[in-house]
Amino acid sequence: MTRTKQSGEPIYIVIAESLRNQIIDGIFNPGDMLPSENDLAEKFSTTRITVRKGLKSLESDGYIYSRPGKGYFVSTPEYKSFSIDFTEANETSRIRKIDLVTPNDEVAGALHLEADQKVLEISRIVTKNDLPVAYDLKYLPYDKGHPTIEREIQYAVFPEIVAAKTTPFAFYTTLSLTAESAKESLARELNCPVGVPLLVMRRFIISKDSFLGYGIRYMTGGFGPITGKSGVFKR
Amino acid sequence: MTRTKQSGEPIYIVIAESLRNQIIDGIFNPGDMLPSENDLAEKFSTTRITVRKGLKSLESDGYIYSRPGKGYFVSTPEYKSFSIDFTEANETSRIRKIDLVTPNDEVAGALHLEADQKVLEISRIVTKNDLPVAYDLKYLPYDKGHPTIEREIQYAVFPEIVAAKTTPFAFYTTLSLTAESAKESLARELNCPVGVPLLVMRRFIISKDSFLGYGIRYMTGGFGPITGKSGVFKR
DNA sequence: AAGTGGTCTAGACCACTGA
DNA sequence: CAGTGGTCTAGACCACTTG
Repeated sequence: MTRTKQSGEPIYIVIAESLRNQIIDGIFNPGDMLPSENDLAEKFSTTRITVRKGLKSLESDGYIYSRPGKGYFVSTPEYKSFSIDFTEANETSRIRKIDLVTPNDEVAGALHLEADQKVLEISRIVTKNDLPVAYDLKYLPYDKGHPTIEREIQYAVFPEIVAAKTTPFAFYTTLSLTAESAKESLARELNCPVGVPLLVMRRFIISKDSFLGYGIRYMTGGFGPITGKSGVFKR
Repeated sequence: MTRTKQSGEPIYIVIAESLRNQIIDGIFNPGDMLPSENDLAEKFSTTRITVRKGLKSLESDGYIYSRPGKGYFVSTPEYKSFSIDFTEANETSRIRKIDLVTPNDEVAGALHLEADQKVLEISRIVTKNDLPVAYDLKYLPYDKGHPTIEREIQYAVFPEIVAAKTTPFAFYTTLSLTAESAKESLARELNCPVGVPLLVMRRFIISKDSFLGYGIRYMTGGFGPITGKSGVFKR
């Protein structure tokens, strides 16, 4: 008795596209209620479950939301969330130094360290076209029980370094961006004039119960901008 | 005959949490195949559809992916995607000037304008504790057919300004961040020394077929950092 | 051929919202 | 109260991957 829907697009996608287009074209506007699941099931000659699949895909894309007992409504889009991609994976860089150091206040605070605890400092110069474009510092709490293997460090990029100490889904990272001017020591490393404006990125690697890593990166104009994209849009 | 599952958590969430915990604890690792839908249905005394709901929620959270004909696999997490929140909605600011101007090359290029087309320039000073912390410039193509209402402009924030010209789901925005030093004209507006490093944010508002707006914002250290968060983590 | 995920049907009961 | 979305059952056929 099954109505074998065999043509190209799955019904639930047809439903989702139909509604999405009506939202983009302004036929349904933010706050408007959509037809109920039962109405849509009848209109598209299918069942509630298939209709729901379509609605849920629109919901997860941010176009609509549902209120139990009431219905589905068009979202008021938020333009405040941007997603930016940043990875060290495809960079060329060279290790400048690896050292066990006593952390300064910034690093000690970032990693929530005890008073006399030491940290591993990894400094690197990132290059583009053989010119230095970023100076990168990473700090890892020095753990006597699990001494870090320097071979690994040389080839790993940031989050992956600490992933070895835990499972890969047990931590997250944060990022903060500021503009600062190049101090003399930085200018020397980056081969640029003192006072040049640098884009500074600070990153934390955090697991449920501890601070696994802290990174500071100073980027010259040659590094290029950090770019992102916002929001709800048909890709 | 229905086995009335009436206790608190829905079965599909129990299934998802169970698998998620096994992934976080490293019992299942990236690349590992999970039990099949049928196996899980049997193990949790439910049906494939309920199992699928749980698996799909893990999939949309980035923990796993599915390959038709093969099975479900634990993802290799990506740490390169950060989400940052940025909105002008809660800022205090004052309009500095609104003008119809001939765009310079940067603006004309950003908005893909014809040679002699004019743009509306809105400049604003953002303040914190009565001190200027950002200088904000917005450019909107001047459209003779739909002259912009200045009253609206004074109170709207960026994406919402152009939303009036189209439907709210028909456009997206991009963002780019750099560090630049304060030129003299900027230093005057921001009441800061010439040469101070500024965080510069450029934004584009883009619809399917046209460029609706361009914004440049120069932020002093007083504005604070731009912050973000990455990745897959149990919220 | 056997197993997998992807889609779909035709029902069901529940908790919730609003008139 | 009737209508809504949330959850769930017990089947089905399909295309795909692997042996």
